[in-house]
Amino acid sequence: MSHPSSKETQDILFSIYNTLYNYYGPQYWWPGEAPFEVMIGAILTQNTNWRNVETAIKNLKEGGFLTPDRINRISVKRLQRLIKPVGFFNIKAERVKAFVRYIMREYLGDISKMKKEKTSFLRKKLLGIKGIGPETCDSILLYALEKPVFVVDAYTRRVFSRHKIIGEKDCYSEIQLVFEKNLNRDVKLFNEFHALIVRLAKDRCKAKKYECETCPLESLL
DNA sequence: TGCCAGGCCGGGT
DNA sequence: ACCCGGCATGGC
Repeated sequence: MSHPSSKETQDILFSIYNTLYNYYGPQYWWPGEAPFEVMIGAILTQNTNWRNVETAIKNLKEGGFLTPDRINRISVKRLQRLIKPVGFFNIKAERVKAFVRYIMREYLGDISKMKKEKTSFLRKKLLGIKGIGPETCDSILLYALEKPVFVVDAYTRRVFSRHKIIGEKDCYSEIQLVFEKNLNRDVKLFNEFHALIVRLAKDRCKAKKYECETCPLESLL
């Protein structure tokens, strides 16, 4: 996208959002209850089916491990066993540990303290943690800390490049800007929009492509 | 059976 | 600056 902000882009994004919302209804994301649970889920779901993440979250919750302090204290080996169902459990255990160390060091495990920080500051800090990339970072900011940042994922690329709103090779920040410059910076809107994109893609994508002719957005093209 | 899932890192060009 | 292999389990 050469011009990040334009009336046409605003109109099409808004009508896509409305079409999806009217078709699928509200998605009630994130499915986690507490912000800390959402954060851990964001790391665990990297390139992983959400179903597997639910199992791992359940393991953690049943063991009473779903607090910054408890995760900080258990051994990496133990953490690996608990999150085993998500796959990549060796690296993910390290990523969760690194993230929780940050929460403990900077906020003594108090998420409400973390929430008071400026978004741009948090974003930089989170991206500096090994294992937290742009999508995980922004998912944490939006779905756990309720900051108005737009989450871009593989589905967003697939759907919106198919509909010619972004280029196939556009980078993360480029895509993110298209949404953030053409929509109201509204947490509820960003929350629902990303969730609806995921819903649409799960519904209509086959084999990493997005080619369904009967998708609810087709009438907008 | 093989392919895919709500990425990210590190090493090689 | 891109490109790619590795990471690993569970479901269809």
